[in-house]
Amino acid sequence: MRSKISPTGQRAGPTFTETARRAQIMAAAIDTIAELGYGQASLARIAEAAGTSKGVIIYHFGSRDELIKELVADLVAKAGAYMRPRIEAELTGAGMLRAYIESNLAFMAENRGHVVATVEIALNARAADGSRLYDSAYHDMSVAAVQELLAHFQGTGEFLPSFDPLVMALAIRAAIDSVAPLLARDPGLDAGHHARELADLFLRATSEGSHPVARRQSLEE
Amino acid sequence: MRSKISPTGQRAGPTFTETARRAQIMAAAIDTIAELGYGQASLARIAEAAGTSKGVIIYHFGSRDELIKELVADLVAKAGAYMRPRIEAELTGAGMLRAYIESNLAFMAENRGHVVATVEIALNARAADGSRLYDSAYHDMSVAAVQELLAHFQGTGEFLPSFDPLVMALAIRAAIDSVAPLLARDPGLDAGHHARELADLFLRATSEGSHPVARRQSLEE
Amino acid sequence: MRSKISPTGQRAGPTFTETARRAQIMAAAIDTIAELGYGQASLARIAEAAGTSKGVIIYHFGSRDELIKELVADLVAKAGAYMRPRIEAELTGAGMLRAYIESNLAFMAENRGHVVATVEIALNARAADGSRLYDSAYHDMSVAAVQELLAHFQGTGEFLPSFDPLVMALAIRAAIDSVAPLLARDPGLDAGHHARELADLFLRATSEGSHPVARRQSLEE
Amino acid sequence: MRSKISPTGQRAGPTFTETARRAQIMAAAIDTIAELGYGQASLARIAEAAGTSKGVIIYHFGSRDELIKELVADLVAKAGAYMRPRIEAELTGAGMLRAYIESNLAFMAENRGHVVATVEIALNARAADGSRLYDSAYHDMSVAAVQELLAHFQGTGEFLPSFDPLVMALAIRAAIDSVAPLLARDPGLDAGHHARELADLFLRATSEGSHPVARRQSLEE
DNA sequence: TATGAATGAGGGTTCATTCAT
DNA sequence: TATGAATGAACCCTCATTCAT
Repeated sequence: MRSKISPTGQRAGPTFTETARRAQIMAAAIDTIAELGYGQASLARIAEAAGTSKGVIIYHFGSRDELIKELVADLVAKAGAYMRPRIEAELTGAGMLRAYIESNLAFMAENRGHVVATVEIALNARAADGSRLYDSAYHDMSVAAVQELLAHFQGTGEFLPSFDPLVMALAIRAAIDSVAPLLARDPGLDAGHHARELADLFLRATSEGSHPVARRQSLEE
Repeated sequence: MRSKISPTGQRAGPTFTETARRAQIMAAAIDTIAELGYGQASLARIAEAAGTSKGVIIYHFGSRDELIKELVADLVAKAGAYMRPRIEAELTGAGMLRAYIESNLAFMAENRGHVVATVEIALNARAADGSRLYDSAYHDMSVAAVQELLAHFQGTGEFLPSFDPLVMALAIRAAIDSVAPLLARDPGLDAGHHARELADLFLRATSEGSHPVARRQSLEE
Repeated sequence: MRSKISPTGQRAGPTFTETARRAQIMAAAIDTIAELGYGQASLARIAEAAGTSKGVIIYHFGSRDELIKELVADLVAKAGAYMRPRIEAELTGAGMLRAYIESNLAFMAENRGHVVATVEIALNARAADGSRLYDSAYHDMSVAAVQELLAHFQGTGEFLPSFDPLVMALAIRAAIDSVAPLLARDPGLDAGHHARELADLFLRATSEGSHPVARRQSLEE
Repeated sequence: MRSKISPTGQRAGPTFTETARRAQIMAAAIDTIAELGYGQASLARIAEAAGTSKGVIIYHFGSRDELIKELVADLVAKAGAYMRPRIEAELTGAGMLRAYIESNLAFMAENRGHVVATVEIALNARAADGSRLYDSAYHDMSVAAVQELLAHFQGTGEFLPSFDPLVMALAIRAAIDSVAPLLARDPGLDAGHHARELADLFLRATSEGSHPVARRQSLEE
């Protein structure tokens, strides 16, 4: 299938054509899933979008599930690489939370298709027994991270002690995730505005109302 | 197929057995979709859960899509009947928003399976061209209602004038809708606690922080 | 799929058409496997031979493997019903061994296709891990039965004590089983002659040579 | 493809690496077929076992069928080279028959994998029209040889005149061939014991019972 | 000499739906 | 009113083989 260790012991990394084909197929898969949904994105349709045949996809990825898995892993890696430095550049809880929300939406705006497709996958991909495939991974990675951030700055006193950080984290993630379908439907949506509004919203919800957190310059400006 | 006008002119409403069969099938469909997801809930599996055959379902509902449609319509009607009086009993914006959130989650907790199934449907059901089937209807009905509520009480001065009521409404709906999968996964989830936390959250986000809105008694107490 | 207990509690045995279709499909499968071999007998080819479609076969049997299983079970049952009374009618070891061999070959001659197909299946059907599917069952049922017969009459002194009953039983079964492909290839083969020769052979091999066992009248005469 | 006459007129026999590669691939094919069966031994699996790719196999053998053919031819040659001198060293019919059976099983024990694989092939390999590929050749080569041996010593009076030499030859071959799967399943099987038992069996079946043929020393001792 | 890439047919299975009863 | 039977398309995947490099 893919790159194996050759019997001669030479390192056999992925070929150039291999890499190109894989990228091409993944792009086609992203477009197809984003447009038609997870269930309708059959190998045949993806192959058609990629201008190849089902066999080629199987050849390069081994199975449909593997292709899906790589789509998710790729996005997770990219999103982390984009968001992490922007968040870690902040020092205050308010700054980090705003950076989290705004960088997340900025990333989504720049990777609409991929994000939409991944949300589709996360919501729909199921194992044979009906259990969601990318659910716990998603929760651990995303919700828990936000929850920890919130709890930490509750401890420092910057955030209100009264709210449940889990519920708050779930609400933040839900608000962010729900933007993906909006982006898919309405290409003209102002993601920057949406991001600032959400950041304001959740900063009001987490901090003392008496000294509102000044809105920093937009991340992208 | 279903109830027709008989040739003698008597209106022949649905028989008792007809109604019972339909309810039985809808219950089975709800369970199957809630447990296995929209994509895995084939007619065969629903029929098995209902203890009948695929043919019976087609006979009573005409098609799979029609069955799905009735599932959604039924839930929408029930949810409206449950929530509307509780919201309209309130006079203030804060009261209505809290009533909206808490009654919605209370309804969800009381109708877990049906709600989970309907969210599954809303997220997954697609027309032949790939467009979401229950999406715009859902948006119009739910998000717009909240948006109007928010805008109204921005006009009266009770809510902050600074936030975008559409973004806020979307965040509120997203936070509520995201509870459905949680209920599906964790039957022991404390919906009351979750509801109060969400209501507090969004009241802080919409109102002046200096005089926080006192939490009323729980709706169900 | 097949006959279930109906929800009204009525016994729901297989329908007439059900039984007929199943028999028709099984006959087509037997012909196809006997002629083309196990590996070449795809559902499509079997369906073509039966004058139907793959879907019908899956509908009636659930899977290809299940169809195969029923083919084997059917033959085993029929063979047992044919051979058992003929063997049990005998009192001596020599008589029983001769009856075993001759009735087995007589049955094979009367059920050529089914026998050939079943031998094909037994030799070729494999589980996912490569292990033979009908192997142990075959051994237990057939070889062990002969082995016990031999050992029993070694104990009574009728058979020579010197031979290993397991090796002898394996040789007898091998000699019998190898006739199936001959029957398939050469429709004119004289099964009666072959049977008598084999019975003579193994009676000489198991008994004292000094008083040869008189050949009884042919079973079918 | 393989060795050609070079344009300079020098005969260009198979290279050393060529021979080695072929041997390596054939060994992998033998292992794979012996373990998984003929039908499951796809080029991909053989290539994996050999540590190469499908393309290499096709390159060296031209086609899968050709590889199979060479596997069979190789075994037939080796078996003949092993058995022929041992049989021809004998002078009596009894000696030759015993040598045939015992040397055959000795060879099988020493070449388990190859023998198991070849039996698999002989039973399963089919032409496009469904006819067995290695069947008639096998029959001619093996059964006929035994049959002639038996008939010859019936003529000299050493063997009983009463049995049909064809049926006897078929039984002998069947008894021998059936050992291959046993060897595959049970690596600890005592081939020497099995061989002596079978030789005794068929000598009793072919000769006068009154003066049993003394068992010679085992061939391998 | 060897490889990775691609092909296209065919494999078994699931599915929503139709139809005769 | 309900059922069992059948259909035909689509599903994912495996396969032997070809081809350019």
